[in-house]
Amino acid sequence: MFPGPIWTQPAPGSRKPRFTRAQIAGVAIGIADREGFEALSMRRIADELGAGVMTLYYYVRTKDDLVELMNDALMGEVLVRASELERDWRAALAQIARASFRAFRKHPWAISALRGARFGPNSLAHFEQSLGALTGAPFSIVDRLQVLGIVDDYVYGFVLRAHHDAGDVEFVDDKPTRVVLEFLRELLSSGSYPNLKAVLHDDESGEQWQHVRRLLGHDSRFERGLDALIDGLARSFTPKPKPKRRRRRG
Amino acid sequence: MFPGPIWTQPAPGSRKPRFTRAQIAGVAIGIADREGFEALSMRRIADELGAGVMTLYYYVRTKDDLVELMNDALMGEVLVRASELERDWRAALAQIARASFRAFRKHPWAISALRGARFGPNSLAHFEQSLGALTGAPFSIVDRLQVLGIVDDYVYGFVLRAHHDAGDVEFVDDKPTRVVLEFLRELLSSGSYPNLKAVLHDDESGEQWQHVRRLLGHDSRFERGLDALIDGLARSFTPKPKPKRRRRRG
DNA sequence: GCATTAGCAGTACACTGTACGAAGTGTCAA
DNA sequence: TTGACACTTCGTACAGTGTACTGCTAATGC
Repeated sequence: MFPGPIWTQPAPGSRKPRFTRAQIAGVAIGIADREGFEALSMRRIADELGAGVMTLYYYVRTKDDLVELMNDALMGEVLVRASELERDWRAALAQIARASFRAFRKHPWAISALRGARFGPNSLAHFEQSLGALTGAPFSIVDRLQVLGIVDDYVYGFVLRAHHDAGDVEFVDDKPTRVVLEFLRELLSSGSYPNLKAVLHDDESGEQWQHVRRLLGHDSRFERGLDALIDGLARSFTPKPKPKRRRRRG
Repeated sequence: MFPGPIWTQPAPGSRKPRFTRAQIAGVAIGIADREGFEALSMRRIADELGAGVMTLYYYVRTKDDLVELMNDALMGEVLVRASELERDWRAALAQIARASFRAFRKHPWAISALRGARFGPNSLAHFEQSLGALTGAPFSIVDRLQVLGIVDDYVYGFVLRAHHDAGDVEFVDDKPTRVVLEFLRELLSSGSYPNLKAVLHDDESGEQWQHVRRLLGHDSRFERGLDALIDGLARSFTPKPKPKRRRRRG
């Protein structure tokens, strides 16, 4: 039988345990931040806490549960303080998206660790806050949910790709390695990639690639995409007064 | 010294090797499709091939390299046949996005395995094709790259989240488990989640959650988001004839 | 026919998550 | 105060992982 997510499991504490779940998740996050998600092992965490490895399993059923804890802690960082939340729903939505963006950028491990939006109190709070941001938006409930999902999709996707690309070893300072550049040149000279070739023309030193990569990783892309997305959502989800554009339902 | 990506490393073949890289990647993909990415091990692959484990390392430097091969093979599925590619750039872009969507949906492991867009011939072909789709679009080169990146971000994000949510064990048939439902009810009754509560009102049986989850996972959301996104991109990236352009929001 | 070496694979090692069970210890009833 | 007992800690062990090292076999070029 499935025991349920960690949130349904009571944390120990009838006597005085040495640690708390939050504390353990905290050092785990620290390790992941500093050394990457793949460096995060139960032994490593236990060492840092000065505890035995199996001690962790008294606080947490599995490593996945611990990751869940980490994830929810991170979701706490994406929350915008209620007092600072913009009134206008578009502005508020963008604001929340930017907060997520920043949080994920700060903790890149979350991307590899992400198990999707879950039940953590903070995950729910994020959902709650997002719903609140749409107060005053002319959407049905179903539309609200879809809009929120779509914006989150975009944010996750951006961070996912920006992060992965950033870690590539084939580049130093966004410039392709010698071997890589050579390989690319050979491939392009096959004639199968005319458009690509036109963009890069003769990229002897890899500067064009460097340019492209900088472009892809840069925050300005995030902003422009977010702008366009919210704009498009506002337009296509708002019931039109005039039936100028064919769209089923409103 | 960094040896470079697998694409720069010549495949064996001066005598007659038993296998090819493509073949190995093929069975790896099969395993991942059937049993999930975490079931994919070098031993498992070797078994399926009827070979020794270390034999694989004659074809591939590391497991990561193998995953790279798998990824690029998948990118091959993303390609739209040139003859079928729409003329209108918006339609073509949507078409490519849908192709990616389908490919990823078919091979969910790719999401966990994704290392970002890389150098594989097929990845580059996807890039090439996307650039081609924008022929006739009124964008500068830089804008083209940004637009493509943004659309890919959205697609990746959607698939990422849709897949992860789909695998949740806390749900059967999209309905929350008994324990989960109880936990949610308790959390909502705390009063900290008014908007959420309004959406779910009194969800005794979990049917509201079921509804919400179906909504979030459903392809219609993908379509609507894609529509809105491309619409917004067309609008905000196209240079306006009149200088009436007061972006910077209101 | 012989030397070379491409290709295959067994063994071994360091590392992972975690099941099991044995210790130590705070808490409460007597 | 003493006992009992459950809470809390953690050492040992095991099955699994990726892969370095090394030796073997057999195809190839002379």
